[in-house]
Amino acid sequence: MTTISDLSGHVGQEVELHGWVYNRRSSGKIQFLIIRDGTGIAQTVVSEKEVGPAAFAACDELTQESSLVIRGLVREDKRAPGGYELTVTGLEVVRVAEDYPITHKEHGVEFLMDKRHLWIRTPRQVAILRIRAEVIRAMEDYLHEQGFTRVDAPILTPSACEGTTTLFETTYFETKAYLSQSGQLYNEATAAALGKVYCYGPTFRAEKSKTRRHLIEFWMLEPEAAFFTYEDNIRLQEGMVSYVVARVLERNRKELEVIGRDVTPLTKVTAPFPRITYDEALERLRAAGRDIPWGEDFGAPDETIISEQFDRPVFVTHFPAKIKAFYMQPDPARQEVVLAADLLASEGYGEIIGGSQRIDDLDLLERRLREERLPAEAYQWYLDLRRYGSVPHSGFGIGIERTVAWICGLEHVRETIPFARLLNRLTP
RNA sequence: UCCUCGAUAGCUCAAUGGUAGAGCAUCCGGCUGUUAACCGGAGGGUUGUAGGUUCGAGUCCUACUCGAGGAGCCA
Repeated sequence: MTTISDLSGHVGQEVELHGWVYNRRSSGKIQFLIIRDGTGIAQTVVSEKEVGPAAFAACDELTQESSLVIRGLVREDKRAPGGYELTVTGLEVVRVAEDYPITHKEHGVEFLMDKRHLWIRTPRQVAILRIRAEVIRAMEDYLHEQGFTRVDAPILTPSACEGTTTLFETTYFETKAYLSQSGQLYNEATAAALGKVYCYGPTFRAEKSKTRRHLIEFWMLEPEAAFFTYEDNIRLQEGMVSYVVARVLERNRKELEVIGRDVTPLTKVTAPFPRITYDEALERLRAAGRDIPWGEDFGAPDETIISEQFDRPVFVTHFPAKIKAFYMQPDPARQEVVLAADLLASEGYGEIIGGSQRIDDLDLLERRLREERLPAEAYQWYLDLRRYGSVPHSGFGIGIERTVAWICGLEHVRETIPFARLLNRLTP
């Protein structure tokens, strides 16, 4: 069995493809079956004198998405989409498909999302999911090269990690449990055990967010390293993001082309990335006509304004402590801001990374917990990490779907995950 | 939760308050190089739901349901 992606290496040879009918064009005594097999799309040419009347008639019954095994001679032909085609010598129909709902015309988003289990068969969706897979692999490869070990965090947790966002509640025998919204606190424990770690898994936020950047269930990769400073952390982030973009440019040219992504902005994504402080960001926003008082977080439109001023991702650093998580380390030179940085993707895509150095002092951490009115009992194990050999450490979380949407140049994150969980959408 | 927009054939969309239609898909027929093939024909509708205005409502009004985009929150 040969794959369509390998056809160019089999010119002049007889091959067998296993796949589905993507489209069929008939001209009476000659038929063009467009086959897809997950690796690509190829045109095949069926003529009655070549395959015999029975097979030719069977071909006539083929509907869109019917499955089949097809054999033929590979030829180079510029009339064929893709440049190669198959002169069919024989075929076996596996199953004739029922009337397929997704045609080769336009469809609305609601309909396509209802048929997501079928929509993912289309070349564009296949390309996006392949890039998603490469993005994840590239991230892991980069981290392994840097000496990181994957140590996953639990999904079922006894309480909130940060106490802010809404959690999904579930039952855990006689008690309650919550779906994880971040593996970070656990990462801090495993970083103290293994040094450099990261976790990768799904994250759940029960928020009524309804924008192109939000999913209820999304995937996040979270590195954390002991003896890692704020500066080390930023270096790791820009190193990883630029590596990932380079890998996709290197290995997924075909997919980027299918999506219709203009790759020139991506070629500019090289480290180091520019950095601006929160204060500088406010100045830039003021110049753009948005007056935000110091101490207030900026919103999505503000992120867009800032990221559009740079040709590569930009770090916004030194946020006011009160708008950030309790565990973030205050800047020794300026206690009211924290050693944290958000990475805003270019082309107006907004935040893809949030990271910081973590508080390593027990007293300070306890005070911050009280200030945020978080239940101390739930954090005793976390405080232990400061009792037993506490060290400076840092980490960050990168949202996979937002990163993929940015790299692919997509309007909405719902296309970057096989089955999106959105507000009002749990199926398919 | 709030703001804006929308819902008509399986799908994408038309239809001045006056007979609900087209393209695609499906079915039937034609065509030996098609490129979202093309040509001819056929079937396909409780116009999201419930009220109201009117001689008459897909169209106007009210409520609700569902969806899309955005805000807040965040990755």
